[in-house]
Amino acid sequence: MQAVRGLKDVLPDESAKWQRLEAVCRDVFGRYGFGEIRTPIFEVTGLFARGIGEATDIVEKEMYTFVDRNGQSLSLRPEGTAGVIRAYIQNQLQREALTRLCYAGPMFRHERPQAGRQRQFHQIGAEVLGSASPSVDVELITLMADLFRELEVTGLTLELNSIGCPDCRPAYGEALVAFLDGVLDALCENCQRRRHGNPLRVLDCKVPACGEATRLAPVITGCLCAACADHYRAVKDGLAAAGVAYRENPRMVRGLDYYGRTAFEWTTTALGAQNTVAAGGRYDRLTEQLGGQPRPGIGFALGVERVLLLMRDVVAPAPDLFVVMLGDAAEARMLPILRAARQAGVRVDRAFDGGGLKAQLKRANKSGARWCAIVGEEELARGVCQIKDMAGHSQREVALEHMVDAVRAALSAPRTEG
RNA sequence: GUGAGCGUAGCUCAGUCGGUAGAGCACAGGAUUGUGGUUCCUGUGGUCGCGGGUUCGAUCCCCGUCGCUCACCCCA
Repeated sequence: MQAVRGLKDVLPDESAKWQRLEAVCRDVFGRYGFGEIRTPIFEVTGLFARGIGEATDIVEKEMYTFVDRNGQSLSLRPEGTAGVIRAYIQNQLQREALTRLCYAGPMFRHERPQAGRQRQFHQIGAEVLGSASPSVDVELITLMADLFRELEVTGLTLELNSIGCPDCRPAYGEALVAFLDGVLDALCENCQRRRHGNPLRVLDCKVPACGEATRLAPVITGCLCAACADHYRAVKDGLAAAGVAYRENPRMVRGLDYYGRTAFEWTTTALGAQNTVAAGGRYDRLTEQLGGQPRPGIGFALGVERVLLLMRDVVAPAPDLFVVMLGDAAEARMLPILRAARQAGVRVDRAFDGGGLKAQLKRANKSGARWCAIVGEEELARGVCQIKDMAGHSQREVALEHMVDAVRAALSAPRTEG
């Protein structure tokens, strides 16, 4: 038996890193006033079709869709926003002027696994609903910058764009298609096909010839309506004021249909073909599309596995104390003390399968514990234990009833040099 | 979904021009009786991914399959 293709186990050695990422996110989200929302891992299929877009690859061929026992089509969530918005509407959260929600959890897409790409992957994301102010965009992007700063993830580029609104995008689309028709022969096969289905994608094609051919193509930011242009200007000014560096990328395209106006992407060159670490954008029409009252919104998601690849390793904490017990009588005497130590917050480990002093000390050494307590027959008879500094070799005798306090005191003392 | 490369001990890998395999690390035990880490010795551990074919004989060649990796595609 083995795990399903594209799904991975996270083992204890790695989960320390996961926990650090999650802890930093929790902390930063809290400082920015976000509350966590936990939505189900699957939803009615139609929710994603309506939210993400019928014609997107995600909905067309990447969802894990199944029919449940009463004939309803359900899908494992391929992204987080649709479910969050559904919950926002269903629970009447739009009564509040502004709602800030964050979430974390697994997402599912049936893609070919690759570096930084799995079939079950994890996202941590956030949504702000109820305000169309560009200041919200600025604050959300600033939050992300702080997140990466605290995670010590460097080398990222923030790419920024405005992809317009239903008022200005159609005109741009026409202008672009007209241009593409003029250079059609110079485009790769893929792009000739894309010219019809998804002309925007032609602009970020990786084939050099296509880049060359579309060098002079019209860009969206040149065709924005006044309102969108003002919004974009305000976002850029705000980011500059907040001290967040960005690079304008008028060719950036978002994959999901619901985005409009502000779009952004944090990219890296360290992850092979999967260069997007986090991305998001504004979606002012999504609540309506999903049957709720109109409320502007903006959100982002970061790919947990991708961020993890960029973080330095985190080592799981070793035990504070390893207790070596020789014989059943010693163990019986020590059990309440072990428990008391743990209740007092000390990380305690021990050997379970006996062995002599040497064997147990080997385990103590391997556990990485800083302190070791030895209780053999002699100590037991006198009601004491030897407390040994595993790095410094020194050892001293302590009465059993004072052991927990002695260990706690030792733990807060400066480390001796080995 | 398409293409390429790769699957040998828990891990990293070597190897056999076809005669059923080895190293390092890890793990276990030992080097005078109750003191770990370094060193030395010994030991456990592999249906050579799985299935089929060719062959006297396959881990090695061929086909299929599963998995991994990378790229395309797509995206976080």
